[in-house]
Amino acid sequence: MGNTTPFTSPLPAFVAKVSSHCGTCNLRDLCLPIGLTDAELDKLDQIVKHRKRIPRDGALYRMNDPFVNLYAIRVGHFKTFQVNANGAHHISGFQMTGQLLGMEAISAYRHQCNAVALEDSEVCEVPFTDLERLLKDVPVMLHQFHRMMSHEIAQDRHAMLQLGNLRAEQRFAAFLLNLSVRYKNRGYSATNFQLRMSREEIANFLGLTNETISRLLSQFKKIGWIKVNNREIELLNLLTLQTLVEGK
Amino acid sequence: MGNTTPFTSPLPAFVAKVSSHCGTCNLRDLCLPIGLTDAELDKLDQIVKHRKRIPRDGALYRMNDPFVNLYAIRVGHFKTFQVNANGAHHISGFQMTGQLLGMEAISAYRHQCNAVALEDSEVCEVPFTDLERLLKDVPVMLHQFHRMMSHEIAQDRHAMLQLGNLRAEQRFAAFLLNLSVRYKNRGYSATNFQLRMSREEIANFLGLTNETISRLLSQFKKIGWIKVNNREIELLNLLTLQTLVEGK
DNA sequence: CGCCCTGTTGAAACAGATCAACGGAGGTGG
DNA sequence: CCACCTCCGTTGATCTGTTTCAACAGGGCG
Repeated sequence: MGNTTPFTSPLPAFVAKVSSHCGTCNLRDLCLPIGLTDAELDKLDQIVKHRKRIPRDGALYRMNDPFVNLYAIRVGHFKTFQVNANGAHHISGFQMTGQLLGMEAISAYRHQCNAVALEDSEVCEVPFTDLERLLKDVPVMLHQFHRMMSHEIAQDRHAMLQLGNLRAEQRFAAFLLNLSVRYKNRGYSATNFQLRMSREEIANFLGLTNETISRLLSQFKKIGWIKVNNREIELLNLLTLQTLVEGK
Repeated sequence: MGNTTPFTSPLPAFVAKVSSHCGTCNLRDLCLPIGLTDAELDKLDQIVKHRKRIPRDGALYRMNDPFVNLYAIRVGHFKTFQVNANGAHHISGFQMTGQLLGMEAISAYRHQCNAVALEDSEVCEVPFTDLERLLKDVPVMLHQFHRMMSHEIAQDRHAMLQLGNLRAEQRFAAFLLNLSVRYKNRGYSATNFQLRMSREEIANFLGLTNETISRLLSQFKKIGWIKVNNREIELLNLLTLQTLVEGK
């Protein structure tokens, strides 16, 4: 996933800390580094009034909900998943602080998936019509927004590549490395972190079964590539994992 | 794929015919139905000057090419694919008339995949900086553009769902139905069409092998769900195929 | 304490990959 | 125009990774 990403992700800027200002939302943080005036930043603050708390297992939105807001994650983790005709559901991604949720809904004016909190979380509501109005007056913000949507597309393509090409152990290694990069980008450890999702959820996301994930964790642990304790993970050898993902 | 899509795709409008005007590009077609003034349409024409012909197997762009243009397909079919460290490549999608190529590159200012023509094709170059400048002056066009990017995201998610969840025969049925819907949206037959790609390419896209695709074609033909003659396909029972995709 | 949910591990079954052989279509050159 | 070649597609036999089924362990919580 975010392994060899040769490009500057728009996300790091997104999570830059703003200490001085009462910034209501990390959307503001995104926009700070791109040279906005105070007036423009204030406008941004004005449209992003609501903070919303979502408890663990709570739904931020559901499939087919009418599309009104985008949501920027302030704290916590989410999963997005789709439910098909026979009730089976598939997790399309795990989102963390600084990510923008709901972009898939702009097209059809309805949400195309469910977004559920993996832990007690908090988001900023961004009314999309207001945002679009604001964007057209601030070209640099408009551009940044396009980059974020584009980044989402690029990410999804990368995930598809892995679902289609890799064997179970490679997928799982890629999954761990992806989390690693994302935590690193957010200023956390790249090697020690907690899985916020169950084995079952990981398996579902990767198109595998929870048994397979469990076996892989045991196997990786035995080989000495990782330490595992419940959901506590330590990656002992990022390079080897990377090699596994890339190698045939 | 586009099976139960309960939403209005932004694409049909895209391919609406414009008979009266010398519209240089189908991008203009997209924008006609959304109530633009002649002046605004002219502006659009101005930024979309170049038509470009791409021969069969020719590359429209390659991974890591600097991002300058988006490309709207006028005629023909393309595939987009990524190449990983060990040289393996994975097809992330097949594109046809009216689709916009290159949106994955906005984020990192470089193309994240290769786009290659499956047959002699023609595209319109849309310089992105010009487009963005134009968009900010025409809110309705801006909105339409956001819908297109969003649609791309929604599509990719749907494809991921299928890669992760479905068995081989279901994936392949979904693939056929997806083509069916897309041709129908473009005013062609939903049941008779030509596969523009090889078995190998289909297999690669679906995360299977060409042998499996071949077997599935034979099997579907034997059951009486389809007729096949080389790349000529006739879907004899859309509903059954749909049931297969949905059914467990 | 006992229940339920999550995670682990083993053994058997199966879907799809791999290996291999062959047929046919289309293009090229004699 | 035919012979040849190559690429693409088909089909069969075998092999393997992953799923499925099943049993059990541990932790959290009422």
